[in-house]
Amino acid sequence: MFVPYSELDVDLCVSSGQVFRFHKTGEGWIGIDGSDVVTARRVQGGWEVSESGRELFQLQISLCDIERRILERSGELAKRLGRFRGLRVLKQKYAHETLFSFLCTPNNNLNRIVPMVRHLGSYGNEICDGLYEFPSIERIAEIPENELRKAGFGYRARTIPNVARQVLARPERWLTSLRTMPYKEAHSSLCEIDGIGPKVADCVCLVGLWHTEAVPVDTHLWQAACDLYFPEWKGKSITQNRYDAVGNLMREKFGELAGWAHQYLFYERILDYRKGKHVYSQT
DNA sequence: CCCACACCGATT
DNA sequence: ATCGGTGTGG
Repeated sequence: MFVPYSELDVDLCVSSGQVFRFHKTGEGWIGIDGSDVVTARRVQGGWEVSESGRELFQLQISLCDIERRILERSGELAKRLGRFRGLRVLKQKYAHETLFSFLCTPNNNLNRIVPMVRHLGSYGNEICDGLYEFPSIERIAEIPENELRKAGFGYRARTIPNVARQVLARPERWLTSLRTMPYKEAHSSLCEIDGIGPKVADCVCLVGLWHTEAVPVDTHLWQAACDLYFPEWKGKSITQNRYDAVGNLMREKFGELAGWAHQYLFYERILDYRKGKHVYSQT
């Protein structure tokens, strides 16, 4: 299906830290959602996206409409909406892929996260050349710690299979059942698992459980929030209370679109961060 | 309730 | 020393 640039920027979507297993091709991107191959290629005026990408990119939702609703609630994001037009919240089919992907992210950077998530993916069925369906929770639970350590997972080599075992100890379909309960309940249920903190839980809520009001507060969003809303907290650390305050304020301002709104603030910081590092390394 | 620290490992 | 957190301890 054809989607105009004003509605979709695949480059932004797949490099915004929501998914980690998309590969650049000559004309666009290829990746997996659930058991489906998703492709996107640049065409005149926009993107040609495979039918399988409709759900991942939420193409049935009008981005124009989302932008309008965000601006109606609060105008301060206007310039970011323009700067990052086409950025969308993604909606992954396998909640466990979202969960175990984001368990690779704490205290980490994209240069390590991407190979780590790809490594996890390689335990799944190969769908087509070099593209793997994400492995089952059962499969992840039985990966030996030293195997992941050898692959550079560090201490996450222990926590990842450990989280898998804790999920398996819960009722069948526990993780996906969190999709149909209120955001707050889903979030606190996730946090009960040893190894899942509030930040990872919010990432899973947003991308894997489709709770659009989830606001993951990492150091980048934290800084953006301090600049915009909590100047008195600049330079301070993120405590449990401040974490909640940021998310709650975003939800107060943007309602069920808080997760979408957060994405623009987050991406802006990430860009500045990457740019800063680049400039620094050139000097 | 807030802060300090360890944890892996790549980069500064 | 710093980092796209989390768990533990004071």
